[in-house]
Amino acid sequence: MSGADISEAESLVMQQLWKRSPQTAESIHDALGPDAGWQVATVKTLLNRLLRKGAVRANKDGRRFLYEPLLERDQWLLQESSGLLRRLFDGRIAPLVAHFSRHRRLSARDVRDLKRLLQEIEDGR
Amino acid sequence: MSGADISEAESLVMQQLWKRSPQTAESIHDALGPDAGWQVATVKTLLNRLLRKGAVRANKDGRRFLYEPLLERDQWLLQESSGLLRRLFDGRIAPLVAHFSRHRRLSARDVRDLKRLLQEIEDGR
DNA sequence: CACTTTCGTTTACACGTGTAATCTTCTAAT
DNA sequence: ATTAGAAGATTACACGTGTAAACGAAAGTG
Repeated sequence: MSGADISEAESLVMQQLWKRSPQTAESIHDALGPDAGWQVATVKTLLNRLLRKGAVRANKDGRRFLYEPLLERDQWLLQESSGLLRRLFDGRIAPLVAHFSRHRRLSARDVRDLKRLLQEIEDGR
Repeated sequence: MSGADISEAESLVMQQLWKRSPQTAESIHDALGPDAGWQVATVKTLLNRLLRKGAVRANKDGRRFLYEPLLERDQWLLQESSGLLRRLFDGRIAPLVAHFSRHRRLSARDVRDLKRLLQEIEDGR
């Protein structure tokens, strides 16, 4: 549940929790690595905001907190992507694919994957 | 061109300009209708921000300005959607479709459209 | 010409976000 | 017990965004 949505930076933290949980702020920071370029303090801020938004839960473990996701990854994916489809493509998915195709953004692999997918759907999923 | 990206509200103004251009602030406001619930002043603010971002151009027509898009709709669509794909689905499109399928978000029409599309691609477009 | 209407320009202001630093409070070690 | 180090909590702060209102200039009206 939890209706409020999550910012870009917050979602990077969630990604780590979805990969592995529960985790401490420290370990999330490490998992993000220097690629993110964040201080631990930043990760903590984000975690607190996620707490307020009800997207994660924290359990005290000694002196530390262990965080785990409440918001489900699948739900988030769906929210984000159907939001985009609604805003840009009239809520439908085919126009998106068509757009990519028209702009040569579909690789051979994409096409292959899509074909297989449709086949599976046809076969009753 | 113009790298800076456009906010949600700004994009609604752009949508109108992409539909019809050039247009005055006033006519954009009317076209948006009460659905948007914006004052004309708000539309003007957004237009000015779009100007600063280089997404639109304005030509004086008597006492008014006529605005027209510089940023192309196709480019914007591509930016937005490949951004999302990158952030959520490893940059590939098939996983997005798969996700929708798994969550029963593909209508019969979607499936039909996708199949036709793939057929067209196969036939060398 | 003075006044009103109409545009555009400038200024406003709260809220979310990115990105921490600092303060506070425990716990652990000497 | 005192003190240092670690973890969380509080505070900060600039920038973008949504959403205008206020101000100023120009043009039309009487």
